[in-house]
Amino acid sequence: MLTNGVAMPDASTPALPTLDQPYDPAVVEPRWYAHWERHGVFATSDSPADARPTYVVPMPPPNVTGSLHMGHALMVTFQDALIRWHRMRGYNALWLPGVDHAGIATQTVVERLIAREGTTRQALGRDAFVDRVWRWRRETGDRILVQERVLGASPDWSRAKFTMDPDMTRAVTEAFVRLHEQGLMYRATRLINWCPECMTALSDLEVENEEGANGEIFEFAYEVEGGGEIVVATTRPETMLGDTAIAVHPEDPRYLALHGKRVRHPFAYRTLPIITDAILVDPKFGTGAVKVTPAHDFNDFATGKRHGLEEINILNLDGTMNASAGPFAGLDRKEARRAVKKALAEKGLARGAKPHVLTLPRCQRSGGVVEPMISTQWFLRMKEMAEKALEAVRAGKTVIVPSEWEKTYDHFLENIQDWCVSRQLWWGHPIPAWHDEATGAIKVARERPPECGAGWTPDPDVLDTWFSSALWPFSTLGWPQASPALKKFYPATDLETGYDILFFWVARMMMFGLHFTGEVPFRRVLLHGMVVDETGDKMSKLKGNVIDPLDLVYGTTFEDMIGRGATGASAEEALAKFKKAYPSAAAMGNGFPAFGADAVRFTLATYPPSNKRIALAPKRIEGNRHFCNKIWNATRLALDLLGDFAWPDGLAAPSGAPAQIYNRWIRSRFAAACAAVHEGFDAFRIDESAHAAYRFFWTDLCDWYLEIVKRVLRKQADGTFANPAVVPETRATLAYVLEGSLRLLHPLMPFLTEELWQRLPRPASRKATIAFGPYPSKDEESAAVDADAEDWMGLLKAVVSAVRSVRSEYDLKKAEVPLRVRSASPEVVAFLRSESETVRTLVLSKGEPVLEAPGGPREAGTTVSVVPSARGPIEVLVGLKGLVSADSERTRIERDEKKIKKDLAVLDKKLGAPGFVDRAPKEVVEEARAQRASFLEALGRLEMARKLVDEL
RNA sequence: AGGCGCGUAGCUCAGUGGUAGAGCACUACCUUGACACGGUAGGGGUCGUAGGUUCGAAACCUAUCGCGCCUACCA
Repeated sequence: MLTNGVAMPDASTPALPTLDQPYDPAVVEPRWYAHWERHGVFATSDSPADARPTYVVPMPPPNVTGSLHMGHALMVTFQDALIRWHRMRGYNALWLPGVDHAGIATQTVVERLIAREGTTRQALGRDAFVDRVWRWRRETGDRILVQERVLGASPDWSRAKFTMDPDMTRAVTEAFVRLHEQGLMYRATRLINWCPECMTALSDLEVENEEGANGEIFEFAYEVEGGGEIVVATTRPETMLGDTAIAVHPEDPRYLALHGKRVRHPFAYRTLPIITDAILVDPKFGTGAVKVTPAHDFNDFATGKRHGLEEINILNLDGTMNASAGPFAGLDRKEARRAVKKALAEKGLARGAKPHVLTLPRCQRSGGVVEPMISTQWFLRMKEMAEKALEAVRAGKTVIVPSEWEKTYDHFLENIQDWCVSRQLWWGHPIPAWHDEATGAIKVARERPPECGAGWTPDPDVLDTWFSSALWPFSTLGWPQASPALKKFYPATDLETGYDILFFWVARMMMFGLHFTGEVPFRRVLLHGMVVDETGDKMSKLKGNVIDPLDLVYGTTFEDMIGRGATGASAEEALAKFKKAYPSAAAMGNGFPAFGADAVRFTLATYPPSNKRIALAPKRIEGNRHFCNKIWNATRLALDLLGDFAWPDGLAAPSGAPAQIYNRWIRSRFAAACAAVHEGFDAFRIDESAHAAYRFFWTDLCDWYLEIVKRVLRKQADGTFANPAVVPETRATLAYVLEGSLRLLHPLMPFLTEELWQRLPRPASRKATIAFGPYPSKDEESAAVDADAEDWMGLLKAVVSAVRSVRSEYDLKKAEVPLRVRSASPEVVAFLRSESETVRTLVLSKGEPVLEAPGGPREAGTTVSVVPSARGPIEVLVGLKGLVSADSERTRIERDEKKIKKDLAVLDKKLGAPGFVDRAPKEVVEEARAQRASFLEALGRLEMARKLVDEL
């Protein structure tokens, strides 16, 4: 059934479902991606002749080693929504995808791989190893891009880049050389962060501080030459092997006598000066005496520079002690610590230890403890670039959303240190420098300079991965060439990403963009939060609370899910951990059903993007899966009701405004929903868009409108319409609003909306896919805003609800009841009379409701409810002969009275409050008075009704 | 130590000056020809605490408690 006009995806996709079957994302979702690609949905044009406005979002390139996680799903949800929204509105919308080469991570992965093959990076040699990495990348490296398609991501794949592509490398080389020519890139020997496990330097940002680590503070004594001792404290006793001074505060009276003296190093044949330094030493802390290790501590390094101290490096690059450690050489850091403490104790110099909570610097990648180490590296001077990046945001050239992040951005850039950009890795962009082995001379150039002969060797290091990422918004478009794409798509419009890489990526793109192109790289920065588990904890393998988005899309049993990640820990324990992290999932049974990408996306879209923590609640996905089902079924119903409706040629909307109140009303509601959805997208409040669309579809369209038009559009037993005159406008309205709703929802749930849209009657001007839009226009729809219709429908709904309350109260099940509605307003009477069929259907009344003025006699066995309204109270009388007792009716009326009295009390308090009438705005006072009058009137009616109860 | 954020219904979260909202969960009734992945009607909150501003505060200000993240420091 109903397959006419449905575009057929290619033969490899599952068979066309009929709408007779229940909604099943597993059938619907695989059908449309190829269709979109075939119709060039994702394609963008950089032709100067293309007059469309551009909208550009550079996609944060996921790590080549990664696989899809919830963060990616979130990113895809937001960015795809923005891209599709713009595309449907006629923008030349470029979402530029790519993959990052992830230096350390990738090198580690491939090293582990070849370790299983029985070899090592060193055994293979550099060229062979790099070849091996490329091979690995070809085999597995684009996995994540394939997974993004499952979510319906619609980037322009034809422009996809890998950060190690030759053109990316050219851009990196060009950038490096220019920075060097400008004197910003320099080589220096200083204290840097070194990861002994990765065997490379790190930038400050790549060091994560683990707070609250339990350590101890160990005190020991240095013997002072000429007698006495000075006690120092340390959390790292082994570094004493590199001590080259003891510092005290110049004004500390305890140590005045020691100024200028020297102490003996217990293990090395050297003596250390006692120096005075007011910067390093806080006399109130500890013993007031500080050991100084310039080669292994940032503060001590600075102190060493101030006092011209010797810098003794005691560590090898792999973290073991070197020859300077004397008897401790060869031990690793932990062993050395134990050995030094023991040796100090043996010499009688240990002075005790106490527990101490400290912050441990750890390598972001390996988790190993980072060592400050003196090393020669390439550095990039940041100060000037940072100032420009700060200025650009201050001047509003780039807007950060949400704006709270501006302070963080400012603070980072105001305190920025020079960037150590070289890494001692093999996988990455080579540093374009050559060294003369003989003289130590260095040349930086785009290509190996011809004058660099046999004695010159290329720089062995590669660049920090983030260096190439910082060029991303323009290197991907052809920079340094002035390519058409660069002209067309730079600067980008929105850069959307997680706040966690504001420093790593966003700030650096700002700096490089401004530096190399003279323009900001993007107009807005949209920052979203982190997906965490339902209890608010970060997702991590350790905690066992990681959810793979594909498990949500395809469904899985908990056993399968945990089995895959199990690393020896008992599966039972892992399951318990998981259920603790997701209480709502624990209640769902044995696993996740296949929610489908649409439901997962829609759910992620309902969280405010700017929430720092986005607590994933599987139950919410289930709820949105139900929403998908609702859309499916509503469309089925609508297709049935629309019959053979077709849009006349050239017509894309109903001609003329509808006359029926419900048609006017739903058009008005749709216009309001459109406005809200647009506003949400505009302000990066995608959650507001999603909620507005949800509420409109479910509440307005399904609960009220469809229930109303069922009666209008369904033929009676005799095969005719009850009121043929209203059928054409009602069908046109239904067709228009439903088709529009699907377009409205498409950026949030692309698959389902496409599947259903393909089956709906639609104007001839629509193209082969919903993805081409057009998107419902806020401005055009605004013509349908109809306060009058909303007002009257509000009244009708209130009357209906009142009757339904009575029905429910008296447990009427499906019995039809006589209905009488009384209002002193002839308008109200006339309106409800004209809609009496609608009311009858919605409340299941027996025969037509009787509409009349108040004051008439009451039949015995009738309940009375009073609906307060701006047009005076409306009495709703429901005939319940035999079912209603005086007591129950009295209780019911008294409860209604109580409710109104409560509201009245609030109003009275407000109106009686000193100053309210004088100082509050006139409208507010008027409204309160009108409401009060209406409540009083309603109360009067209820009181009369109560008095009549005994006549029942 | 500083910065930022959060604390609203059992749960996950909206709401930024005019009588507290949604989804899920809960209660009752309904298998009615779109949907029980549904419908209808309900119950449930002194909006962390204490002050203040205001005619009026969940919202603005101050303080305070709890939680989280980030930056810096930690001999």
